[in-house]
Amino acid sequence: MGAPSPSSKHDVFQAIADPTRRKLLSLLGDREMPVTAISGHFPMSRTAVSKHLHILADAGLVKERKVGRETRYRLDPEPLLELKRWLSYYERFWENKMAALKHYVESEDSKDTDANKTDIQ
Amino acid sequence: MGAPSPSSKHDVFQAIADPTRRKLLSLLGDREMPVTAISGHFPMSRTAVSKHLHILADAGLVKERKVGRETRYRLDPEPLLELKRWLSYYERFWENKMAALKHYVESEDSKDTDANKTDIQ
DNA sequence: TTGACATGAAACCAAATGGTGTCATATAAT
DNA sequence: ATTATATGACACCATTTGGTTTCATGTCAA
Repeated sequence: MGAPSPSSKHDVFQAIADPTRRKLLSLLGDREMPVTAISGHFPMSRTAVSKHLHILADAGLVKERKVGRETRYRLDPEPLLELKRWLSYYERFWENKMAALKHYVESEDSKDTDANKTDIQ
Repeated sequence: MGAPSPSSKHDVFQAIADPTRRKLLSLLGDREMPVTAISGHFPMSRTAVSKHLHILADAGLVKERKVGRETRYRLDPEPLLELKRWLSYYERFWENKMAALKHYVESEDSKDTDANKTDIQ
């Protein structure tokens, strides 16, 4: 029953690039919703919203479920883990930056002690 | 000293959407590099790489520094904090999902104890 | 000063993106 | 049976995107 294969031509990074799609995600986090109800929250056509939903589904960020004549969508946060993993790689960098900044601030008194080395900007 | 105002027309989400730009970020994390050296790592023209660098700079993800006739770029991870903050909002969702999954797995023996409530897909 | 190098800027192009409106179809309600 | 609702599938369009090549300019080296 596991996901057959991603095969998506849309990745998470591209999926969340659009502000409308990010808003969709936050909307669908709380509750499952059918397309028409969803599109009521956006200043664009239902068709446009539907296309965004398909892109999100393609990236695995939402799941769809047919209920009678409507298709209900809801958030699947799982692919965000990839983003989290990607981001975590950069944590050491901003930790470094914070450390450099801290060092800079703390050496306020001894200003001219090879300050250029810190290389903040 | 603080950034006067972003005024960037490119936000972080859009900046990291492109795989080339993500590769650029990882390349510039380690060391500051001039454009030509950078573009040697990519199967496209120097001009194309330069445009990607401008987009990253516009999003605040890289800083440029003129040194003689060359422009050196390096990573500035700071804007990634916005991404981290955005992501953190969704942590509760995948924690929920994991909890549901855990509950599902643990109730393997007592299978028919209102299983539908968990709503796993 | 003459030439080589590093880069940015501009003009251009194909494809992707984000929208629109119309139509067909499946389901629900009268 | 007929009508209304919910949606997907299309065809279409303007703008953005990601790439190209060419040219101008500033800097370093001989």
